[in-house]
Amino acid sequence: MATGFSSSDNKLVSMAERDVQHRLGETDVDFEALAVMSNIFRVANRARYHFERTVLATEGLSFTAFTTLWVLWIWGELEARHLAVHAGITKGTLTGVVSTLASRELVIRRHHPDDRRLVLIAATEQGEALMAELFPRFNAEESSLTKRLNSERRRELADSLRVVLRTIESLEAT
Amino acid sequence: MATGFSSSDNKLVSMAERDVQHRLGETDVDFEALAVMSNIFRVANRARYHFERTVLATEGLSFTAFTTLWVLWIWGELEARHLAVHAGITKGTLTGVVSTLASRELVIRRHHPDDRRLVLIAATEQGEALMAELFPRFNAEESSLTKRLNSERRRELADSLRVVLRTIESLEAT
DNA sequence: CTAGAATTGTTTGTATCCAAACGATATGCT
DNA sequence: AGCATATCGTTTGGATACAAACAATTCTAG
Repeated sequence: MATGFSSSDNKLVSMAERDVQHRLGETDVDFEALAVMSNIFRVANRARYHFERTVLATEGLSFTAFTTLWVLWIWGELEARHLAVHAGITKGTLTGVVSTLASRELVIRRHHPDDRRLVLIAATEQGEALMAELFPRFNAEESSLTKRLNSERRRELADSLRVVLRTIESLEAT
Repeated sequence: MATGFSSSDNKLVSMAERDVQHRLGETDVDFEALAVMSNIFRVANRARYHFERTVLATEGLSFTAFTTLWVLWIWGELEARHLAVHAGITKGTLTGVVSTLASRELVIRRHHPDDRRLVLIAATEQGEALMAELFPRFNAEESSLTKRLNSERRRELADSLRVVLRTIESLEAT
């Protein structure tokens, strides 16, 4: 990104967060929750951008297109609605992403033989070959990004995130 | 979202991740890093969607528009380039977001008096009033989303995320 | 059977989002 | 002073992203 993101070596992050604290005062603000959520968004944005620049740029794949193809690579042929759920996007968005991938022959659509409302989507041979080459590089970057946390902290981090995820889902089940 | 997201009570998350493990094998895959990063993206997507539905929908504000207005509320008038950095978007994107906010009179643009290349952006009174009403509700939701983690785990979570953030930035400083 | 209800993927409309090109302004070197 | 360089916000073009409306297909109740 040309303008970059907010600076955040430890000192600056703390400064920014302390700034917020100073400006909002102490009253009725859950700073711990604020720090958790804002850092989740910051890391997600930065990491997505990082992956798009380092691993995905050479192939001209967007992060979402990569995720979609990755899901197909792991799960095999899927109905569009299930693919959308796994990729974390709406069915409307999926239509566009699949069209993009299909135009590059990384993916192929076909009707479900028993229910013509459904569309089945699968990675082509080219798509699978691309993922076989891309995923190791992608995972190596994931490794780099988390290398300053030891194994225990990585597991704790993933686990805490799963707890938050479960909480969100239970709130929306209402 | 109409199609929802991937199911993820603890059992299902683990099942999905175990599926991945089964399909990828053990060789040369950093599953801990994969679990960390994929859960960061999952939580960020779900949480953004949750905030847009619960807190922001009533005011018709996008998550990015909210973030931008929030930054102005905390920091006061800012140059466009700095606002973009704090909001985590490019300057080109900021132009559109600020135009949207300005059309609703939540924000106002003016030229920098000493350097006419620069644009200064500030929240209007309406914008500040909106944030004063919206932020407490937003923070209450942040609180809800993290309530299943105790104070120590929340601090650890935020801290681990800061470590990852710092790592990404150090990688890009190259 | 058959009309109404439900489900699925696509389309439409609007808002992001980024990279790259651009015009306007300011700075620096001579 | 004057011209190349740099910086800044905006514009452009293409892809994503969601909600809502839609057409096609299937299911369901009577």
